[in-house]
Amino acid sequence: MENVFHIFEERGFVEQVTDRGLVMKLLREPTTCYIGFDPTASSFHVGSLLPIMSLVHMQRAGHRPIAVIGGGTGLVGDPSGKTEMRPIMTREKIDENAESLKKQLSRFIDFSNEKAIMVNNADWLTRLGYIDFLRDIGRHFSVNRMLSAESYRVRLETGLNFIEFNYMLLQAYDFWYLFKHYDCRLQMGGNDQWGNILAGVDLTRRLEGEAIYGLTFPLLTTSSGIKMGKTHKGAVWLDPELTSPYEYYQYWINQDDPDIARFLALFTLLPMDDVRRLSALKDSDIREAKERLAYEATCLCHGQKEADLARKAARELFGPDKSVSSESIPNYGIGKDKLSDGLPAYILFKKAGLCKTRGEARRLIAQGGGYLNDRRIETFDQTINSRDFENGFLLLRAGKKRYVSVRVT
RNA sequence: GGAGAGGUUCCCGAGUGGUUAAAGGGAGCAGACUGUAAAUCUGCCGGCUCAGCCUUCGGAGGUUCGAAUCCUCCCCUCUCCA
Repeated sequence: MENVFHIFEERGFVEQVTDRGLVMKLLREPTTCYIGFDPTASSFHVGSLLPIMSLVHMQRAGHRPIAVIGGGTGLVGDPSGKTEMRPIMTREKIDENAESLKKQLSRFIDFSNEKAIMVNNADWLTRLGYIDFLRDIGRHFSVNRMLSAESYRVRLETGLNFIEFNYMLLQAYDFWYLFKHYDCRLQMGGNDQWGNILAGVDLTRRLEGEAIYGLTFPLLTTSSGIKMGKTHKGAVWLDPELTSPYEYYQYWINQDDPDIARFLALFTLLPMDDVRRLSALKDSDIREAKERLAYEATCLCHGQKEADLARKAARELFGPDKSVSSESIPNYGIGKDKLSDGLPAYILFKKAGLCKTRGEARRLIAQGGGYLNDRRIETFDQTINSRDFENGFLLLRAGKKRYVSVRVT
């Protein structure tokens, strides 16, 4: 089998490695690796997809991934990449989140028969005694060196408190602990984790005289320099309850041209030959690549059935022979009684979730961005009543691409 | 603990008694152009029962016809000193 490290390099997963040659050698044999995940929400969002995909590749290559839920470290708050302290979470909330994160992860990797493991670092971190920890672990850390780490240097400007300063030690301890108990020899993570990963490598060498390794992923920003995974509605979640498969598909198909090649490699499992072919498409042919990206990504996250539906809806709504009959787009049900007297358009837009406030809906329509069954709505308070429904539903559109179908219930 | 600086609308950041729902930038939204792309141009960008009204400038009081702007107390952050 091909060395997963080559796959990582070829697909653009690698930002830094502690030792390229040794890591490659390590990955020739089945290896245990780990990535830490924040339990701050009950769902992953697109920002976590890159690490998740890396675990997928690891497992496919016969390695054993460990997903570490940062229940213990979550109680502390990682200062890396943050300008402010993170809210501290309760134990109950973290456990609850961990449970649903595992479920979500199961879509991507197989946890059966310990082919992958999920652990919560609260299990060992919360048991630590302060004095013992200082004496056994703390003495291996040079404050001078810690301060020179990028993640702390930034925070030195804005302020860093002691609890956050300790985060590095805890994550280093995690790595050592996983090495000790699971023979885990590779930690991966976003590039903002580089310092923390190195700390674990160092600690383990000092404590055990053993070499373990680290690899970081590039921090993904879109080509416009913005952090990935945000839309006007907020984060793009992997949970279909929070972000429907249709919206998820739309998120991917709307990516900027220059990002497509990179994303095909990172977020799909298409063979690189296909990726290269799709990436070579120019101008409006890029749409084919975008559609493929959206389809494959939705498939991985929500399954083929949902991906088919999302693609069908997209083709209907945006294709050359536009139709308005699609069923898999977001929909909103409205009572018959509400319609009998008619409803001002802007109120319906708000109710259907296309606008956050009525004021926003007024503005949208006044500016010509409100459509009813694909015809522009002329005035914001235009009355909508049952006559506007065809076969029991009507199609609202905000701007060029946000659709909601409204059904009479 | 002492001395100083500061907390403004999603973010950064101006504003030091009325003309301020608050400059400017970023993000976001819409329109035009397009390929459900980018760039560009234009408009919008606190809420509402929207030509009017209501609520905002760390919190609570106070001065004033009128406060984000002045006073008092409190909370929080940063810098320097211990």
